[in-house]
Amino acid sequence: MAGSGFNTSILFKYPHGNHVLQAGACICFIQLTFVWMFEVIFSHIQEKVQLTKEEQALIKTFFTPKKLRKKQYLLQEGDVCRYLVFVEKGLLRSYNVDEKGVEHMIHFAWEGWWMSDTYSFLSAEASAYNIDAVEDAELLMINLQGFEEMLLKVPAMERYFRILFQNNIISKERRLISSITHSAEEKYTQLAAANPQMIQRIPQNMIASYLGLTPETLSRIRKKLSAGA
Amino acid sequence: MAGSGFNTSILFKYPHGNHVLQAGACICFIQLTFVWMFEVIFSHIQEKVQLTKEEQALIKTFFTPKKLRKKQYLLQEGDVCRYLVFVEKGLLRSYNVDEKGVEHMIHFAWEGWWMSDTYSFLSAEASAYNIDAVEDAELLMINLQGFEEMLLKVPAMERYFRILFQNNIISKERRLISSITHSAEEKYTQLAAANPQMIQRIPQNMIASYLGLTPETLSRIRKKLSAGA
DNA sequence: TAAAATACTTGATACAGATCAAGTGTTTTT
DNA sequence: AAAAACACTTGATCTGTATCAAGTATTTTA
Repeated sequence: MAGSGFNTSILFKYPHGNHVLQAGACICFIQLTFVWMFEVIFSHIQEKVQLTKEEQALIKTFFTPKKLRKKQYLLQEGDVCRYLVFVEKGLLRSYNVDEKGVEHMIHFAWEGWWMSDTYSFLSAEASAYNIDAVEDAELLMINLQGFEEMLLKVPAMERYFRILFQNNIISKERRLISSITHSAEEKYTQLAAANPQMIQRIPQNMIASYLGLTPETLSRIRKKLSAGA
Repeated sequence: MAGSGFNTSILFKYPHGNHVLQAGACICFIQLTFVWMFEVIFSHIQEKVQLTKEEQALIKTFFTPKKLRKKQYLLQEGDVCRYLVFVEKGLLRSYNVDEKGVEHMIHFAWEGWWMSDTYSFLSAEASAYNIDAVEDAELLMINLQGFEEMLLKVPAMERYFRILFQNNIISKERRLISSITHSAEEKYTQLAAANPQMIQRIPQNMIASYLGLTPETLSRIRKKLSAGA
């Protein structure tokens, strides 16, 4: 393929994607790239709501693509979280850092997941969190103004986010109850059972932090479990 | 007043409120009671979205009023949570019970708050939670079919619940981080600072459970804090 | 208003998981 | 390819919170 080895990062520097759509019949490499990108997000959205071609075209105009290299920040503590992002590829994490400098993982997001500091994004207040890339990532970003406009102009997206947030509440509640009621070992085995890909993909020290454990404790738990098996 | 001392509980036994509205110009005691009930819920909804008179009238038809005496169950573990409820008056709690018989508080809801097992309500699967009244309560209940129909017929309510769920995510995330990153004492002082009414209104053993502590530990923390002050 | 049940307190002890420390193994950087 | 940085493991010890136990205070029930 002619494009192989080509550094595509320049393709993601446009502030908006809409001009690409205006290219109309011109099926060039740039457009193909963009079409491919939105296929992931639309397939996820359309698991929950129906979208017309017109709505899809409109939705695209609100998003900006962005690439993030491993360890690169999307958001740093003290800044306002200006974007809600959809992960097309790669892996992001959000975390906060306590007075002792210890990181506490809040979330992970890979292909098909959204990432943001919901509070900072919606309130435009400074964030207490950091977001960065655990693996090189390709993102679709929407700002608050775009988000609000999109929800008003496309009622199906209002519905989509209501459903998305509903599911988020359910999973957060489970994590919270697990964190309050279970032992370290139970928390780990439950996470491993419910979300095996997370264990495979995310470094162990981050899993430990996500569960509210020290890396040493998780290491010992894993040793004990593998000995028992 | 002629009605004082009158047991009004019979007023709440109608399965739906709509026939009352159909009474039209007949301003009777029942209708006044119902109008009063919905004032609380509408004032809360209209803090977030605008509703026309017609929309309000339609919304009312989806809700059933219900009274609950202290200690009475709204939901028991193993049953499907058939209703999303709005608390007009009183105090509800949701909790689960572990293998050892220990209760773990998940939520509290008083005037102006919603209560449900979101997962069970939406999926119609058996609930792992219990919901009961900590104080005598007056509720407005909506079932899943009504909820879905209401959101489709009144887009403002779709929007309202998206915003409600958004805020819920933010507060759950905070509680989760607090539970993972802070000591017992920090958790308590933060809750007391953020939500003083909760400390005043809810029994101490339930607050302890809500924070993932034993009643003994919370008692000792409070003693220590009052000594320091 | 007495009795029973429940909520809260205080003390002694136990233990899960944290911390501190020092190692090995594995990436990343140069 | 060497060096540095980072991730993981293992051991020894410490500590915050749970547990067990027995009391007092308060609320509920009869």
